[in-house]
Amino acid sequence: MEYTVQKLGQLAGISTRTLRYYDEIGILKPARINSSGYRIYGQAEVNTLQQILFYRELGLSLESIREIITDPGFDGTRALQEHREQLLDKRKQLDLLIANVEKTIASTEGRLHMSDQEKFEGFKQKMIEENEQKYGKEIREKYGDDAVNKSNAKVQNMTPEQHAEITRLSEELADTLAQAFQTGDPASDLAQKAADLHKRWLMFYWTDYSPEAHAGLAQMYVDDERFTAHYDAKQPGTAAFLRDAIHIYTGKTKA
Amino acid sequence: MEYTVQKLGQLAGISTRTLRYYDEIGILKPARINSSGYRIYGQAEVNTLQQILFYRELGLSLESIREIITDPGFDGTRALQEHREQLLDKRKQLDLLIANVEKTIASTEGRLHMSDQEKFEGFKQKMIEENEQKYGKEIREKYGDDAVNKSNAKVQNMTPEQHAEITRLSEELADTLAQAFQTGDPASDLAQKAADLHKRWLMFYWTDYSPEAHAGLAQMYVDDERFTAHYDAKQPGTAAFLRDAIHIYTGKTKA
DNA sequence: GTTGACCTTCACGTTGCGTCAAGCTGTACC
DNA sequence: GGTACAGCTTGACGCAACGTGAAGGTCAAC
Repeated sequence: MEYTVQKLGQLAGISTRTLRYYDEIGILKPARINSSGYRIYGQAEVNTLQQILFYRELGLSLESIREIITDPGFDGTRALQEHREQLLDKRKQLDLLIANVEKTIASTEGRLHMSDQEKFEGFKQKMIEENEQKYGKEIREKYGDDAVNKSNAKVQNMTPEQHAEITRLSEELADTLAQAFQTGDPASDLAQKAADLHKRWLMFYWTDYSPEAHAGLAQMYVDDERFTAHYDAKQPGTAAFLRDAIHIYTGKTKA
Repeated sequence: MEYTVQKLGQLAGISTRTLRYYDEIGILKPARINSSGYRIYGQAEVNTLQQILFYRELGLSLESIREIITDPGFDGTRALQEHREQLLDKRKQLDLLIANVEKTIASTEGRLHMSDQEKFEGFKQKMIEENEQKYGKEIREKYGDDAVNKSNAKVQNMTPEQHAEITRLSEELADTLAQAFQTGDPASDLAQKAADLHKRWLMFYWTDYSPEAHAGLAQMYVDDERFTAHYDAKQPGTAAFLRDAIHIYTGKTKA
């Protein structure tokens, strides 16, 4: 497949000016120039552009990007692996910021006090990470290990109290769900309470909760007989009922 | 607490030049100027700066930020709520990009074909979101519904082929896991293959995959008797074995 | 053959600062 | 009291990564 500037721009979601600029600074030259002087891009350029956008997303300057991708020792496959890791890092930074904004909300509600230092925690972390991308990986290895340790700590270092709480939640969910099922209405208060209990139960296991994943799991309960069997054990249809309740709860109702 | 330019800069992780520039364009004026002409910032300015950095993080221009925070109707508490939502949106975009890079890796390994369009999926989504932040919420409501539709479509609109694939994956997982269990080594190739099959199976249900959530789910299989029962049905200890394999697979090994 | 969407090359404008330069201020130590 | 030195001030120019015309050639369609 061959592309002109506009075609490629639309494909990648960038302007034609950007493509011309990338040609000008020698970061992405077209495969060839046709007889009327038009820039024509081919398959290789599509792939290079994708790489460029990955690097750009990570905040590198175009100058740095050019050095990297024009390096004869450049290994595209390894670069992709690194993109993946750095994007995951970026997500962790985002999580820090989200934690910050949530703490700030709590502090405006008077539920918590924040020091001036804490108010900028996610931002400073971000700058550290950006420096890191410029100056190497030594620090990352340190932070990477920490992240893993934290993730493990969540489940491995569960206190007996927490474990008791999980069991309690699990039992309360079963009771509530059975009662709600009698009403037949997945939007009812009882059913919504069941969905909420299910979420709270889940959050003991997941470090990253999202409504989508929650809704996905609920659907899984219905689609996979291994889980349907459990929920439907006492009352057939319970798995589907729970799914509907959760879909309403998470706002992912059917069209 | 009172701050000079450098003190505040260090606190927030920005340069003194930036603070002077923010004063110049009227986005963050110091609380007062002391007798020698020094800028002195107080508590209110610390909080405003935090807000500014949140907006900046979301990609708004300083001009837009000024309009927002100097608006007499500006509600700091509501702004925080919106920050939270938009940061969560941003995380979803990141997840798209991560999915993209993972797909790209798979395609270089020949495990998958990617259309040129797919190669830019996460990027384009990002541009849409950025436009949205500039031009208001009407579009969001449209796209928000789309996102929900997409999420639903993922499971609701599964083709028969996909459903067959799920069943196949599920069976292959059961077989592989049983074989791997014989080796006794969760790090073995077979066990790791089982973990990978499990991931692929999961990805049919989850719109947001993360190693953490995967590891969490694995732990859940062990901690919750409802799921342990299923996996241990043929061979007791299988659930724990699968958890260990997944923890190694996701890189969340024990300390 | 002419409309209209595409392409080209200048070339200047914009944002959000970085980076001197030249000079005043504040404290600390001799 | 002198002087060193870090920290503050106001210009003012520089820079990256494009946006935004202007002026003109190209191409498929009607």
